[in-house]
Amino acid sequence: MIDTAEFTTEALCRSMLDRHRDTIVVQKPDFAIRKLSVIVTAALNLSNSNGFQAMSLRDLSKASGVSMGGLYAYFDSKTTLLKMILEEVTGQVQRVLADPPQTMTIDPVDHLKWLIDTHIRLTEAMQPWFSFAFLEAKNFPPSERRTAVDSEILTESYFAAVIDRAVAEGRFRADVSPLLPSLIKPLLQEWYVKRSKYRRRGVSMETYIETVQDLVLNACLPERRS
Amino acid sequence: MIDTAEFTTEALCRSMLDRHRDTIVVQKPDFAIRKLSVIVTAALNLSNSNGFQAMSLRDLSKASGVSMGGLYAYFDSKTTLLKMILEEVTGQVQRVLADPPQTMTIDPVDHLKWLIDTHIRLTEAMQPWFSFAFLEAKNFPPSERRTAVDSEILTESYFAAVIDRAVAEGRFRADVSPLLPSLIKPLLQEWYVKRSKYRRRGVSMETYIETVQDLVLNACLPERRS
DNA sequence: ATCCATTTTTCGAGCGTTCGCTCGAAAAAT
DNA sequence: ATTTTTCGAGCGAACGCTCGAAAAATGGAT
Repeated sequence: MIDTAEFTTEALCRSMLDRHRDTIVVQKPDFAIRKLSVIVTAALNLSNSNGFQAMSLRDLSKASGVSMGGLYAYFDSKTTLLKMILEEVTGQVQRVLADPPQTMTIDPVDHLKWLIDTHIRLTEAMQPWFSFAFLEAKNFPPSERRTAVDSEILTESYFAAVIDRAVAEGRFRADVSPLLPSLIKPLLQEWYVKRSKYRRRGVSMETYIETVQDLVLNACLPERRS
Repeated sequence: MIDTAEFTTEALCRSMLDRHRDTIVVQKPDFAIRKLSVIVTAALNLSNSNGFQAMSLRDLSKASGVSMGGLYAYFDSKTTLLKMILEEVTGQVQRVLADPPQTMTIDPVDHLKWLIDTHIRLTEAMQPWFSFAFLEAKNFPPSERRTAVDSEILTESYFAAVIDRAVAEGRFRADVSPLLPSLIKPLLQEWYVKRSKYRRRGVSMETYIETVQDLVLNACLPERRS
């Protein structure tokens, strides 16, 4: 299970700062991280409310309490701010999904369940980040849009690989639809896209995870799951 | 099966014109429909490329060949244009899904399969419209956002009702997840959201429909489908 | 058919506003 | 005294939208 302490705003902003130490003007890391956290938090709030395009830097300045000029100590253009957040999300996805615990990789069925569980828990821990990265993506500039699409393709490939392996090992039916990996992804996105709806209806993350796992495994396993 | 002739751009624009005859300045219906088609087609193209907010009316003017002033003969604000398109989509969804052929309502399983089939075929026939209405929705003004959300809730309720009926009649397992109707919706949206991806991979609409139907029914039926 | 008077439709420069972004100076830290 | 950080008024560009005039279409009267 993922460690939520790795995904606090401050921890993520520390990672962002490391990756952009050359373009960020502010020298003292402690100051920089604290201020970057305030800026990013405000940026995610505003973007997820009305869209990234609709968020003006004056809005961001007012909401974060950092002056116009002050913002430009942390990024050299609005698109760079977008890129910084987006790359942080895609980087975490790759980092987390790429190395499952060894105990989970013995059985491909366990591995598949782990992928579903971990992906949903990751998006839960970084919900505003994921909403920003993948709901806004279609309005991003071409280069950044590509980054978001590539990340989705990579995620899908993890599911495709483990399902292929389960079929090859005879754990799954041979006629599992080749579309299945593509269909799993929107089920995972549904959780963070409609997060507030499920909160309102009292659906816990654990229940959601189990439901998706059951739905997927019912389509794969030779016999019905108990 | 739905009749694609009902969903040509011209037919849809005729419906839009009827609904806004009072605010549209142009008198002759033939002129109006032809020009409205050009405007709406360009608006959907531009919006679906870069987002509705990013589409300036100067862009729309250039792409449609209608002058700035000419555009305002068909709507009195950019938001009104948004509202006109959005209401056309939600109106068609309601009109089509609300009255299934009588032969399909006898058996709730047939009805469920019909809902999946028809919804996907409808979104295929009106793909740019659906992308506009539901992918851009989160950046709409509050009132229009509500219209889009209500339409999604209505769609979901159709699925919930027929599944409940199938459970009540003993056609479905009693322990079908109450989350299922919510999970069907993203599977249907996936088709028009990632339309180009499936075209590239050579996945036909019929294959996609069957795959979703199988996935859903496998989660519902007491025994595995053949 | 041809004309003119009237209506209908089309046009695009211009209005006020807001945008992303800059930069020289003030403030704070060292 | 020197460096580091913060500030916000101001720049040119682009935005949604308006409006008076040009162009096109219309409908008798000759």
